[in-house]
Amino acid sequence: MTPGNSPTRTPAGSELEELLAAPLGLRERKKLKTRRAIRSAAFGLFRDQGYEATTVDQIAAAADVSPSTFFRYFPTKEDLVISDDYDPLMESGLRARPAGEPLVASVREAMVGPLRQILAAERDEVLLRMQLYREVPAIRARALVEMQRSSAMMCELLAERTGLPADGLELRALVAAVMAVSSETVQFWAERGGEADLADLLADAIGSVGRSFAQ
Amino acid sequence: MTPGNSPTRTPAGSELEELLAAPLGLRERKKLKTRRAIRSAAFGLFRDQGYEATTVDQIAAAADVSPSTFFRYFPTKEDLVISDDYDPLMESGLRARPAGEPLVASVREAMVGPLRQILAAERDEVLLRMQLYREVPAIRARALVEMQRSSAMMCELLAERTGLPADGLELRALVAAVMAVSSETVQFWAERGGEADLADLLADAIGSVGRSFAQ
DNA sequence: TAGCTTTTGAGAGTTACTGTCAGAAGACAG
DNA sequence: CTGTCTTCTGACAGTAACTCTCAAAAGCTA
Repeated sequence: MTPGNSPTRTPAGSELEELLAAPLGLRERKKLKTRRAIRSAAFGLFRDQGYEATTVDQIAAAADVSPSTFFRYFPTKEDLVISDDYDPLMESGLRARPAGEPLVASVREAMVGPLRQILAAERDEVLLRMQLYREVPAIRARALVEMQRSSAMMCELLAERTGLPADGLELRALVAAVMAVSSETVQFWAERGGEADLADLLADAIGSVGRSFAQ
Repeated sequence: MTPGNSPTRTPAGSELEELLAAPLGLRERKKLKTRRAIRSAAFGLFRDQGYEATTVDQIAAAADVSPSTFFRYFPTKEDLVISDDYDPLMESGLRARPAGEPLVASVREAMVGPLRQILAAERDEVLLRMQLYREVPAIRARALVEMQRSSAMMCELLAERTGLPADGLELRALVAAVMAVSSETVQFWAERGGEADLADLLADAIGSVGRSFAQ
């Protein structure tokens, strides 16, 4: 899911929310429209020519904005694909877990909840992103770095909850492992066209890794 | 350790080996010398000015070669930092493990062995690399991608050994988890100046993750 | 020494990105 | 609805990492 940072968040929150969030000024509405125009022009071109063969100038032209404007909306070409609002969802999901619950279960559930939500709303887009993730090294690289960011955030949260040090090896290793397994699971799921139930898959994967580690 | 691919391997094998491998022609010796000159010029500049503030032109000038030549030796600036010969070592290490051994133990030992070797020979360089890994996003991104390559290789090996499918979720999740924990451990170790015993640290981390997953 | 192959440097071109600036276009007060 | 104030936009110039091509230089081989 390329757990990642949020976009150049204009006021705050996800595009979806903002669209539904009623009466924005004309300026804000235009910005949102431009953002969507750029992104959809880009994805169209990516589909037709591939990611790397598509230049920012082409995207800008297709979206009817200047290249400067492109970079005002997306700091890098990668951000077109990367930016999502997964992190804050995961954070609140994790905060909502009951206190006594085993760590791995908390993390797993905190990830599955938002994942379901996003999949319900934008399944096809997620699949497309995962395809780009698979095929474009630059995207993969960027997504992995963003995943590390998410991991650090999660360590902080779990540190609060458990009293363990956020930069200690124990938490860091745990979070890194869960994130790695999750990311691999989502990738696996996407490779198979997104047919299976992601939550089940993740539970299986974590269970199986647990058994191997315990040996 | 940025488990990664090998450099633009001139004939074959590591720089170290090649240096000791006796009577190369003048051409080969010069190439090796150039390669080392470029890398050491680069690391000098990185130390003084930082990675991103150092341009390829500067490196080329400092190493007394043309920019074109730089790119002949290192396809990207990142490759200066990334390329090592860890993968083949790990591969043969893994092949050498006894048949009945639990998977995680095999993988752990296969990683620790070469790690020790490399640390004994180039501890300072490893620490410097890890510092760049921490501080430079481009390096981190690249190293993470290379780690995925190593993971895929490892899946293949373990598939041979176990009969499980190399692209199945079970193996992939397991390998991803072990790699993530290992990478986090090496990072942790490097952050603390490389004082602790890496093998112990790794065993602890894997043990602790195993306990959390088992709950 | 002569001829073949590899390596090198020069130079021109592409692309992602950065920074600056003037003008256009919403927002807002009176 | 007019003038002012703020924000958004496009044009332009610049940088740095690559890529490609080609001719000269240097090592190799007979």
